[in-house]
Amino acid sequence: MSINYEETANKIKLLAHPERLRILDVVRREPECVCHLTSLLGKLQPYVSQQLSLLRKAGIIEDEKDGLNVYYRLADEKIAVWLDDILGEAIGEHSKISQHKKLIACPCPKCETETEMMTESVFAR
Amino acid sequence: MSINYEETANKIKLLAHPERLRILDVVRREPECVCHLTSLLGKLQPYVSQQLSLLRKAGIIEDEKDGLNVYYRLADEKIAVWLDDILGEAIGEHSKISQHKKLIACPCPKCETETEMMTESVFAR
DNA sequence: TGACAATATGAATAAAATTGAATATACTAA
DNA sequence: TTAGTATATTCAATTTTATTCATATTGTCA
Repeated sequence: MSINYEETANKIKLLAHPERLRILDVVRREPECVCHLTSLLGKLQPYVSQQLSLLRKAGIIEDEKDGLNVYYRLADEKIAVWLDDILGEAIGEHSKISQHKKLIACPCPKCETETEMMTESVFAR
Repeated sequence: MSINYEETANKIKLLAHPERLRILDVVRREPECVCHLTSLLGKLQPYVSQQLSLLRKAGIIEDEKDGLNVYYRLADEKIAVWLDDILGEAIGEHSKISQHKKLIACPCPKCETETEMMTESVFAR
């Protein structure tokens, strides 16, 4: 039962990146599509897809296709606990996320639905 | 209370390294001197000092000088918890450590003393 | 089918981390 | 003081990682 430091370090390495951390901080709350994450991060779409690809290949996140959109979520509960340790508990911050959803310009169906439900006055489209 | 992803990533980055992880896995159990860590890692002393320097400057470990020797330990309990999450609990593996101590060729006073009798740590107060 | 929209991949370059080697510093003892 | 031992620092070469951009793929709908 000895520790493989090499392997452990490689796993952590993927989390040691600001944009990837931010992606994980979002998708640990609920699955989000690429266009949504792109808007949130303020980066170009290919860049975001690359980070997602790294996380996906490492088994940290999973993707689920829905038509044109691809939604990403955490691959398992162990990673959620990991993120809780690193970023703090994710519970109780959903309102903050919802606010984000209103602010960003994301054309995905999920966002449109949520925007209709939650925002009436401030941001008309 | 929003998260600084940049800062968080930089902290994690230091842990995402096999030799540094190994150093931390040793010193989280009890303080060890540089010559001891050098023997354990099987690397050159300047290399080990470099890694220690990085960890020290980031506030992850602390040093305490005792004559010629410099002993390193974790800087605070929060980091110990962090390492427990990453490497597993450190409890109950002291015998393994002691064994290591006999096997490696470390000339520091602490090692010499410990092979004779299990004495208290340098940091004991 | 063709056009379009969302996402993915690959290649080139820029930036940063890793490492080894030479050398410097600090402490002790004679 | 000088010699010897433990540790630290600096620098340059190499390797790895980050980032951008152009382009490819995939799914939808008229």
